[in-house]
Formats: sequence, C-alpha cells, structure tokens
Amino acid sequence: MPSELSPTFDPAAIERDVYARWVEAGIFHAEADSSNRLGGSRTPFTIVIPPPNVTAVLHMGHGLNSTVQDVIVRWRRMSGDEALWVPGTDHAGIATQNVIERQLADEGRNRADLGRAAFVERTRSFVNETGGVILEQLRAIGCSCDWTRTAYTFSPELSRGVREAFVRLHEAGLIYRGHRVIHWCLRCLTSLSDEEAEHAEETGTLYHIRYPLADQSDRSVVVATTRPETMLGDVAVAVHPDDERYSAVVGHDLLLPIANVRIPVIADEYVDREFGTGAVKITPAHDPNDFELGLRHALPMPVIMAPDGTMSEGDDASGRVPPELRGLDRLIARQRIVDRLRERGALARSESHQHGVRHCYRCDTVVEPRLSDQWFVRMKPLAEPALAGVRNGRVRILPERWEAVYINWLEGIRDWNISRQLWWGHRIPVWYCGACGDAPIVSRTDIAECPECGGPVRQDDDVLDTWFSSWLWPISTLGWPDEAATDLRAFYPTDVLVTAPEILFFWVSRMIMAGYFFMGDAPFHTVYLHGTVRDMEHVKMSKSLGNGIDPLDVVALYGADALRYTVIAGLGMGTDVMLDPGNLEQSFGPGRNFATKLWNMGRFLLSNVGDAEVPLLADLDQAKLTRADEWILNRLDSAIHRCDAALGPSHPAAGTWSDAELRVGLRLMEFTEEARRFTWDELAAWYLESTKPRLSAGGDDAGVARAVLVHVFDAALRMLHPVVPFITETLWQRLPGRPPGAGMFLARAAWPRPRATGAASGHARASEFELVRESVSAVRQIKADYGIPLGKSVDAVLVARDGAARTLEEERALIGHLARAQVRTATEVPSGAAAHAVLTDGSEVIVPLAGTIDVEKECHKLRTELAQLETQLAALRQRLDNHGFVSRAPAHVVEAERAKSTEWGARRDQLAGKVRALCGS
RNA sequence: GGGCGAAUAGCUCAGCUGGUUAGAGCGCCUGCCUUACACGCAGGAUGUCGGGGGUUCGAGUCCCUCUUCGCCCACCA
Repeated sequence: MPSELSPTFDPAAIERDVYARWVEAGIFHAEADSSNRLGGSRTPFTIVIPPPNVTAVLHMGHGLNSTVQDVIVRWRRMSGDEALWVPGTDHAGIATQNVIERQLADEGRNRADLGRAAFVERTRSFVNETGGVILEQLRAIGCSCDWTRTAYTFSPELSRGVREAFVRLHEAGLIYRGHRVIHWCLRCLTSLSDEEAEHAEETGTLYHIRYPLADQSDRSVVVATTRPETMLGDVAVAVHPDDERYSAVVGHDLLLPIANVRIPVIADEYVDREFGTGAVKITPAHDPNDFELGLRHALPMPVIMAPDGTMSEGDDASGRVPPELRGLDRLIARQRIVDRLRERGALARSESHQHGVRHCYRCDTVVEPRLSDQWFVRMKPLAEPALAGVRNGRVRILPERWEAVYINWLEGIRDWNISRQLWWGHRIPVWYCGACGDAPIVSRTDIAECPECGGPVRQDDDVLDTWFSSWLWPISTLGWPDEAATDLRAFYPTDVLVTAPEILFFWVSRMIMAGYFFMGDAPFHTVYLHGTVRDMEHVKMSKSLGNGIDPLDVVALYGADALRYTVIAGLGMGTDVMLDPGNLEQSFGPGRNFATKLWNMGRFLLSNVGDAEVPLLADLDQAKLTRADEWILNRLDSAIHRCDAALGPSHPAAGTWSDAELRVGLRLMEFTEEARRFTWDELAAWYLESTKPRLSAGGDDAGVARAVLVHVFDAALRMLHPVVPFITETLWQRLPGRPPGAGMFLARAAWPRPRATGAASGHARASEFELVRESVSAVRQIKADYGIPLGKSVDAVLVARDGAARTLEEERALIGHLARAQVRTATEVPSGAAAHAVLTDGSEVIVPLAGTIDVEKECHKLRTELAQLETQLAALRQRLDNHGFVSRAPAHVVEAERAKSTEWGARRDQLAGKVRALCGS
C-alpha cells in the first residue's frame, strides 16, 4: 500500500477529521446504564474537569492539565471502564465581572451607570456569545470529554444545587451572618475570603507615634504602626499586663493626636512585649486582631474609611476624621498624617520594616481589613470528615507531600466568608422583611412577600463566592441535589481529580468537605496535583509576562500529539514542566519526531504487509515462531507489565487505599517513556529491522513475520494511544483487518494484556536473541573503532565459550543482516590479525581485519576491559568472603551474587586467554 | 513564626521497604543520505549521588548535623 503515505506525518491533515469521527461515533459518551452501580457490566471511571473560567482562552497550563486527564481517561476507557470525563466552565464571579467592568471603563462608564439588572444582563450575554471558547480549544488537543454533559456553574441546574447547598448548611446551623473584620478589596469593592487575600512580603515603614497622656501631656506612650492613617480609628492602646514599663499608665487615658479623642490604655496578653515599643494602638474596625481584642474589651469600633479606601466618617466615627482629610485616598491621607505628626513632634521615629501584606488574588490590589456584615460557613464540622478521609486512606493526594500541607491547613481551618459585594454570581438566597424585623428568611425559592406578615421583602444584595458553586462541582454536574439522578448514582463518587496545587485549599479540600456533607462520601479517591508550566528560567508561564506559549500555535506547527507527548513525557510526579518559549523546536521537536517515527513504522509495515488479512497471533503454529518473534513478544509482555505498573491501580481495590497501593500509579512520565522505549528501541530498532530478510524471502516464514509484526505494532499503538491519540488512531485504522467504515476505533479498543505465562521455552529462545543483539553490537562497535562504514560488509566469526562453533542458521542470518557481515563458523577462524569482542556468556565475536588491524589498540582495549572486570570481580569476591554478608543478607541476594561471581569468573578467564593469545605475556 | 520538601551527568528528572558494574530523556562529540524514517541510523564521552559525621557485612537509599534552594500557611502592630 501506501506509497501514497508521505515520509513525514502531517498532523493538520488528519486531526480535525479524526476528532470529528470520534465524536460522531459517540466514543466519548458514557452510558450511565453501563455502570455496575446501576446493574451494568462496567466499572465506572469518572473525572470532572477543573472548570476553566468561562472567559478563559487556552494556555499551556490548561494544555498540561487537560492532557493529564485525557491520558488517564483514555487509558481507563480502553481498559474497559465506563469512562466519563465531565467538561464545563466556571462563571468566575470576580474575574468575569472585572472583564465587563474593564469594557465599561473603556466606554467611559462604570457598573453603577448601568445598574445591577443591566450589568448582569450584559455579562450574561457576553458569556453567551464569547464564553466557552476554551471548550472548543480542548477539542483541538484531543480531549475526550463527554460533550453531552457539558456543565456551567451558573446554569439553572447547577444554580439549583447552589441554593440547596446554602439552605441545607443554614438549616444545619453551619451558615451564619457575622459582623467582623474581613479582607476588603478596594478595587473590586468586595470582601474576600482568607484564601483570596494572598500574602506577599513587602518593605514598608514602621512609624513610632507618641500618644500623650490626656491629663499629663508631658508624658506619653509611643506606639508603632505600619498604617498610621488607621490611628483615626483607634479606641485604645494595649500593653502586656506584665509589662512593667507601662503598668503605671494602664487605666489612664491618652489623647489621640489629630482625632483628639480620649482613649484608654488597656492590658491584654495578645500584646508582644518584644515587638516595637510594646504598646499597640487598637483599631477594631480596621484590623482583625484589634477587632478580636475590641470584642474582649467591649470597645467601640469606629469606621474611618469608605469602601473605596478614601477617608470618611463611618459608623461610630463622628468627629474623628478632620475635614481636610475626608475623601482622600488612604495612602495620601497616610502621608498627610505623618507630616502633621512630624510637625507636632509626635513622630518619635520611623524605620524600614519587612512585613506581610495581603493582595487581592484577582487584581493584586492591597486589601484593607474592614469591619462589615458578611455570611460565613462554619468550617470545623465540615473539615473533620475531610481530614479523616485523607488520614484513613479513603482519599489519597499525589504527590504525597501535599497531604501534610492539606492536613496542616484543615487542622487550623477558619470560617469561610462566602458573601461577595458583586453583581455577577449566585445571589444569596436570603430575604429580609422590613416589617417583621431583621431576621433573615432563607429560602429555596424566590419569595415576593414575607411568609410571616405578608409584607414586602428585600433580597440580600450580595452574591456568593464563586467557589461556593465550584465546591459542588463533582456532585452538581452529576445531577445533585436530585439524589435519585441517574448520573449521580452511576458515577458518584468520581475517581481522580487532576489539578494544580494552587487550588488545593480554594477548591480541592472544599470539594472533599462538600462531598462528605452532602453525599456522605468523598467525591474522589485520588487527587493528582501536577506541576506548573515554566520557561527555561523557571518563571511561571503567563501571558502578562510575555513568556507564554500558545498551545494552538504548537498544534498548528507540531501537531496535537507532539504537544501532548511533550508535556506528559516531561512531567515527573509533582514536578514542573519546563518549556522554551523562544525555541519551540527544542521543546516540541522531539514529540513531533516521535510521531514521525511512528508514522514511518506504519509506512514500513503497511508497505510490507499490505491490506491482506493476517492470521491472529494465537492462530499461528507457535513452533514456527523464530527467536526474534519470541523475543519481541517477550519484550512486549514486559513493556505491558511496566506500563500497567506505572499507571495503576485505577482505584483502591478495597474502597480505601492499602499501604501497598497508596503511593503507586499515575506515573505518566514513566508510562510514556516505557511505551516509547519499547516502540522505538526494541520494536523499530531490532525487531522490525530483523524481519526485512524474512519478508523479502517470502514463504511461510514471511507470513509468520507479518502476523507478529501486526500484532506487536497493534499493541504498541494501543499503549501509546492515550498520549498520542491522533496518529495512533490513524495508523491503527489502516492495519489489516479494519475495513473503513466498520466503526472500529482504537480509542475504544482493548488495552493490551501480556500473554498467559508459561511460555518458558519461548523465554529461552528469546534470550538467545539477546546474544544476537550483543553480537551485532560487537560487530558494529568494531566497525566504528576501525572506521569501517557500517554498510561495508565484513567477515565475522562466532565462537562459543567452549571453543565450539556457533552454527545456528537463524542466528547467523540475523547477525549478517543487522550488522552487515558474512558470518562464518569457528572452523574458519583466520590466522591473521583480527578484532575481538567477548560477550557476556563468554562467547566471542572475531572480525578478521588483515592488514588494517592495530594490535596495540586491540590489546589495549582487551586489557582495559580485563582490568576493569578483575577489579569488579575482586570486590565481588571480597563481599562473598565476608562473614556478615553470607549470614545476614537475604538468601536470594547471596545466590545472585554467587551466580554473578561464577559468570564473571568465566568471562575473566576467557578475556585473559584472549589477551595471552593476542598480545603475549 | 508554624508546617513540608528538595540537593544524583551540562539541563529536566528516575532510583520503591538499604543488596547486580548508579539510570532515562534532552543536549554534547565522532561517523554515516544502509531501498520506513537525516524529524533518521551507528558509535562515544560525562557523576568522590551538596559538605561532614554516624548506624550496618553493605548507604545515593536509614539517622544526626551543616550549607544551599524551594513550597504551603500565618493576626507581631
């Protein structure tokens, strides 16, 4: 066939079509009825995608994340599981709202100009028109998602789940409204959870400010602060109760400069005597610690800053903010206040100071602690089962070290602020009745009037944190809160969750909590945390830094398979993937080369086998298999074993992970390398090459070679398919016995299995092929040593260890072909100069090189080898002579060492004899 | 400040409960257009396994210590 196949593979020519045929054939669709949880015959295997933001476009991080999931899902699908990969997107509250607000800003407007309803409508239509682009892009890299189940966190179905979750938690007493200091983003004008306010070390200034005693202005207490503007909200100065420096002033009043209010000096153990001056200004409304302290001491909590970060007199702050400071941004006000303090001599000193500052994870603005009313989820009760689940092996986290991080975090978990002062998101299902009072009415359905008094009600203005919908993702996408939903029963709990460690707390741990709380079980048994895509300087790839690589560019230039191969082959467990944005060829060339290699193996096979059907391996007369056949079938079995060991087990056999299972599997890099190594280094380099003379000779043996060739190549394509699905599918469909249109797909073909054990005779014959390989390598090396072109034929003589001729015809033919040599028997050993190589079994390969032999060189080579062997042998024998070793080492180790010693001894004698004969002495 | 981890070939990493002569990919050097493939083939070089100590018959592997990196969390103003 196919001379019509070009020597290089053109991915662009086939990818789109192959993908379309997969979808058309329903390859990616999972049937709930097939799940054995619903009486079907297949084990379900489910992955839910970490939903990308609905406005996202594909970047390398998605490429990595999605490829990992696809490899796993395709592996399980081929292994016979009812494999489901649920795709979808996240409405991404703050992120999406920010996109629209930027649009409005470009138009010279803001969200207030539009009003809430119009803003939400605009966002919704923007999402409808442009959202979900990334889902299209996932198809371009071959993701085998079940598109019939595409979900969206803000869809009516999932929104129902969100509301149900809120109500149930509220009924359980786990949701409450709290008046406390939270993180406030001045730019997004919303509160943030602790996780959304990211720490960063910064150098600021620590100001030491003198607060005079109210009744004794020549005495004062000096406080230290990094945020002097907050002093307007001070209500006390706190010192440690045992701090003798201040014991005299505790209970006295100070006169707060600028604001000119009297504030007391109080004692509290919270204060660290060592830090600063040992006296802390207390601003309950603008600092979380001060807030706690304010509660303990029943202090007032004046708010001196507006939501946008300008100075203003809020609750309880009347008269505190001087008119000339009102309306100023806090940082400008800070400078003014410092200036004024300095003028009055109230600034004792200022010094540079390293401290942690929190930033909004969405816009990087420095967040302000701010006193406000928010909704919170009580996390301790939710965290307990989530903690137990990981501790008892119901859930494992890979790589293992993240488990300690997870546990550490959950043990110290704090309540979750879930209300956001945004417009884009799930509105909090709480209403207030103006007539009955403040009691919130929590409802599953929208209400128009008060159920008590029939009066008008007003819905809470806030929306829920985006993660309040994401944490339901594994259950909501499968139909929850309808607990009888078919998908939920068929596919929950899911299996593996694949994501980056950055969202372990945001998302993963909360999903585990939600799974236990709402469904009574963990949402998955394995969390696979992969690394980050970085450039060659180890800087995280990002669009804004300009060091990104567009996966679609890579697909266009190198093909989707090359992209997938590159990220998987470069991905150690938990390690980062380094790619070079400045040199795509270096990064993706190897992947493309591998695809080309496969392509050419396919070309060879197809042109030598043709379209004619070949017998199945099992139908062959096993006695007709050659040593090469046995060898490659053996190597295939070994490769399958290794691939399976790298990938599995797919789930814990007993429901929870046993110690033996806990840390194994999902070694995608090792799996890929093993499949590649087998295909390239064994199948292509040795077996395929060895079949050439047999195929051209024709006859029965050519038929055997064809059958084995097809069998092994088929198996290799199966193993490689999860990583490089497009090219393997294309080649597989062209193999003999797969008529076009028969609806056969590699994507649904069975995962290869090793032959039944017991082929012991085959094993012996296979190991004889290893000697062929050694002989070939020996001849090639001699040729390279003497500068003889590989293509130039030489004579070669094989001599067994006992001096007898090795006369096996198959062996001689193979070596002759693979090493380009005329292989002769020992009786024909020429008397002239020759190059020698001693093989591991003590047998020899001799290449007569009359006239060109360099005896010096040859002797040097042999002597070096001999010396090396003797050193090693001596060390080995010393170990064996050692008492402790023989008595304490495990028997099999001792046995192996003894066998080795015998083998090396024989080889040493062989070599030594060679040296004597050739070099004298 | 609390918790966790890493240091093995030029680069990225394997090396499981201590036991063959420490491996792979990429890169590098030499030679080859050998009728599937130069996106290829053949051959080759490269590591006192971060330093020091200890346990052991035996340590890259276990323990201690030092050095250097990294990650997560955190309310010393």
